[in-house]
Amino acid sequence: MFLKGYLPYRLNLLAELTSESTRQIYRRRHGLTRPEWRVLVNLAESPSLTASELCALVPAHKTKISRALVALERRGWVKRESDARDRRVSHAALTPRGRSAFARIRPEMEAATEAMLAPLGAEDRRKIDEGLAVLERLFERAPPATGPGAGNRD
Amino acid sequence: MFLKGYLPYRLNLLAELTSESTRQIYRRRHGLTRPEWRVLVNLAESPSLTASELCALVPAHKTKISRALVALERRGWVKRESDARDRRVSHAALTPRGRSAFARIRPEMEAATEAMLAPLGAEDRRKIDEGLAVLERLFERAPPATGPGAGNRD
DNA sequence: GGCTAGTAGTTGAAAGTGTAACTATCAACG
DNA sequence: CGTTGATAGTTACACTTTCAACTACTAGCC
Repeated sequence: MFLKGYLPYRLNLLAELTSESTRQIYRRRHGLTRPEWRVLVNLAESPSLTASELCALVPAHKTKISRALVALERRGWVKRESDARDRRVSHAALTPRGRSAFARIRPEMEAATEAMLAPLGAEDRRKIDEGLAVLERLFERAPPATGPGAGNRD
Repeated sequence: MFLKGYLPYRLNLLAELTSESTRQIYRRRHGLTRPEWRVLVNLAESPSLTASELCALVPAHKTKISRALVALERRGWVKRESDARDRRVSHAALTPRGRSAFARIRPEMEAATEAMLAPLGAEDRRKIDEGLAVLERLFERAPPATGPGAGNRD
């Protein structure tokens, strides 16, 4: 079978399988889309970020980031303030409610991931990490001409 | 950073990066969606398949399969015949045109994948395969309660 | 036969995504 | 200043995906 050994197929399938249980958490339990969840994570790790910075960090296309920020702002989890020097940019930061939401969701996500990997021993985990690290290095070296919609270029 | 070491995130990101160049081929060059492409591949490897069988093989939710089959049929690449014994099921098969389309696209896909992996030596490739194989075994053992929308259950 | 329950596949509406404009702003150069 | 070209972010529209019915059919049971 052609597809079975085909790397992009294998990765897509495994990505879906491993994301399934965690997706239930941010989606069903907390009503977040994946871009919203990722924006939340990144904002939790920074005092504030611009949309462009989020584009690079998430990574995601700027329309996804824009819509995720609108949704999180509407929910009261994010506050934006426009930059004093450059009024095109605005800085997004989590509100206290956003911060506490993240503190609530994050452990659920980690628990779900750990539950999924529970059957694996240290050696298996090392193999997974090593394999993925090879690919990650590959894409660092050969910088994505245009990432997965990661760019901000038009 | 929380996300950086987070397995579903890493897999999703790598899946997107590795799929980027091949996606251009089936999408831009040949006007196929991903489900259409996968249905095409699976039909190319079987004399005929029902929608349910495709759901399990692709794997994908039955609405994706249904729509992919409609599109491929409209394009003249797939022919469907309803089963004589059970008139709910119909058997899809590639037409000669579908077969030759696949024969045209497949090598392009393989070349793009190989080009992407070109910088990697045998040892690195083995590591990737080993890591992914660990995960694949994990999900074989713990069969996806409901796959990535793979099911046909309602 | 005629219920009932279940399966194969399709359809419709809502949500999410991708692409391409578009607005607003800045910076550089005349 | 004011024009030109770039950048930050939003909006509009078409397309894809998801979810929940829905149709058509089969099978078991009385």
